[in-house]
Amino acid sequence: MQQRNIIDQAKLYCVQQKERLTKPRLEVLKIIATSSKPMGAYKILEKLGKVIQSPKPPTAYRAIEFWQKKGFIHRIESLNAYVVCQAGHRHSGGQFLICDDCGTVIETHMSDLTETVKNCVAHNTFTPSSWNFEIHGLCNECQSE
Amino acid sequence: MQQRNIIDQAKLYCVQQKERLTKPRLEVLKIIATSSKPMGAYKILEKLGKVIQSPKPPTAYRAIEFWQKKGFIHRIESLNAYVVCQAGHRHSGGQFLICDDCGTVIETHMSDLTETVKNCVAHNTFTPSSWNFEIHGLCNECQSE
DNA sequence: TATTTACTGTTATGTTATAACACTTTAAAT
DNA sequence: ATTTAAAGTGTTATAACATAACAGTAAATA
Repeated sequence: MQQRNIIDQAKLYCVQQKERLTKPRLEVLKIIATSSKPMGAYKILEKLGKVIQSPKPPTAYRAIEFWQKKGFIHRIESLNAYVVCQAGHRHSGGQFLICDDCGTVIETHMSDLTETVKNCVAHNTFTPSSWNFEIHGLCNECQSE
Repeated sequence: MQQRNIIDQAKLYCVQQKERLTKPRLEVLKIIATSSKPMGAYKILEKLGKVIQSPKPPTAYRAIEFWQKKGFIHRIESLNAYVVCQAGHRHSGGQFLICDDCGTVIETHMSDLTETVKNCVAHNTFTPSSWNFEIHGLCNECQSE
């Protein structure tokens, strides 16, 4: 299972990097990893309330920030929501296909995108550190309905 | 002047498309067009207060939404802020270079990006309607400091 | 074991955005 | 020209998203 995998990866990562895998962190990652759709912070907080005694917003946000920095989850800016990384590796840029009908998010890999970015920033003399590419539209299933 | 231009363009557009160029709409566009940096909605609202009697959030948001839909301004998702369109034409996808130091936003044009998107969505069987590409980093000026 | 560092819990508040409804202006239909 | 419909505004209230600040706790380290 994919969800199981990411948790194991996270555990391994924390051991190796000597990061602390606290209860709020573990539970928040589980919650996000279990969802097939992007989840808002307050929805995460609500779910967190089932395993932790009346948690407050900072508890959720801190864990979210932690995993985001480590590359395990991504923030979908146009939805104010979070998804587990589907790429399975650390990366400085994310590309997402967001279905406006069913809400599913597919994390994609564009082989020539990095080159595209390089050309673009060279032309504009800009030094990129990270990027976020969100493509809205309809997924195959919703399109064919 | 660029700011002057966009206002004239907007006026022409409204006449041609039979859209109503009301005072909130005109003033909000002026405010955004005059700024060299992305501006948040409440900052826009504050500025709007200098030409309209104590405006409320919906007044600003409605005007912002109007111009955004028409392609005259863009929302920078990662900043919750708005910039005037620097492309001078209607387009379904935006690409932005965002300097994390000085805050300047450059709207770019990537000739091969559309092709990149096409390839990507073909592979994922996804039908795109719009996209937003935000690249964070350092602009030339801030880089060389 | 003492000290430092990182993390958590909690209170409070800041920031961004929208729902709902009464009223006004403009455009269109008669 | 007057009525009617549609689009826009003003206003109140509140929803939704996010963080500052500080006291207390757990873990790492010296």
